[in-house]
Amino acid sequence: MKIGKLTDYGVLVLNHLARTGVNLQSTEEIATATGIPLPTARKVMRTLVDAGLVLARRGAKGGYRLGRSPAQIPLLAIVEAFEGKLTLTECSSTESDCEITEQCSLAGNWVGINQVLGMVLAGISLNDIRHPAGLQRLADSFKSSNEHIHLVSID
Amino acid sequence: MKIGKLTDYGVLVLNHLARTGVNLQSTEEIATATGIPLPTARKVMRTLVDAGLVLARRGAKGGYRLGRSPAQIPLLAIVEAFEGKLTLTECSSTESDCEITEQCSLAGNWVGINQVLGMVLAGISLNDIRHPAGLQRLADSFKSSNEHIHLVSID
DNA sequence: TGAAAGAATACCAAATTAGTATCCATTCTG
DNA sequence: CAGAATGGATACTAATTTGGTATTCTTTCA
Ligand code: SF4
Ligand code: SF4
Repeated sequence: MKIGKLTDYGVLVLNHLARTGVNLQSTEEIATATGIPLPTARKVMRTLVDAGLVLARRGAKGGYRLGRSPAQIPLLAIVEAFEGKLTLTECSSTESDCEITEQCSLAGNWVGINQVLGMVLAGISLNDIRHPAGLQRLADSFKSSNEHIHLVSID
Repeated sequence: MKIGKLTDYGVLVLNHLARTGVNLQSTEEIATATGIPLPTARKVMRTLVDAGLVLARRGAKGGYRLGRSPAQIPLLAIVEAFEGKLTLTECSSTESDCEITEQCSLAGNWVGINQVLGMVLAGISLNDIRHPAGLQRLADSFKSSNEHIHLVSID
């Protein structure tokens, strides 16, 4: 129930790019600004570009910049860029790495939970991550909707 | 962004105990019923007992049964029993395993996200896991509250 | 008192992840 | 056009975590 360090680094980088705006940032600039070791930073950038979250310009005077506004980058996209589709368990449809999938009575019951988790992460934007104040209000809004949740839970 | 297999096994066991009710189940019964290898099942039971989620009776004719009603066992409790307090990143207050915590500008910004995630998992009970129908309604309720979330996100 | 359980500890093997190094392809600049 | 500055791609290694197993002790019932 953690995100990988690379994912975390990804957020770090996106945060930096959000600050620097349209000015292209080289891998080295990013590495020193964030504290991420240079070779690792390369790998991170690769992933972010592949996911379309940042744009790259190659050649001399090249570098990276955000692909969209920070408000339009959901945490879900960042996580899934680094770790693949969000699934808490192994029994994710086709590729069932789980040995006991056959025997398991609640193999399919996780899809709903994955969906809920996904919606939550989709509702958190890079901006929310950067501005703790907004996050606090987000947390509060959930607290109130918790009553709703418990109503739904049947016994 | 996955739960460990042991955690998953924990849910499996709890599900089984929810079915068998007050009848004490031995480790071997649990292992065969769930498909979990016997030695591993022992470890799982240990964790569940330590967390207070199941009660153990030792000696001959001993075994395990649920400690509380399935509706009162939140997924959050199960996860935290196996994986410790829910934190997406390493910078969890005191024990900062992260090398660049000093330099990191958003080290503290994750607490809010962890809280939100925790609330969500706290709102999902063992019953919700066992009954997919209820889960679907849960997902729907979130979909509607998503508007609210986006309103909060500032740009 | 002995058999049937769970408790505790320690250990090993496998998988995943983080991190590094190296070489190639592109673009700007003069 | 040449060369320097950059990102792209690939492959490898090391560290950590996780899953899984074995062994021995303690408790309880019949
Ligand atoms: S099949 Fe059952 S045991 Fe295997 S991963 Fe899915 S839920 Fe967990
Ligand atoms: S300190 Fe910054 S980099 Fe280190 S774990 Fe926390 S968020 Fe990630």
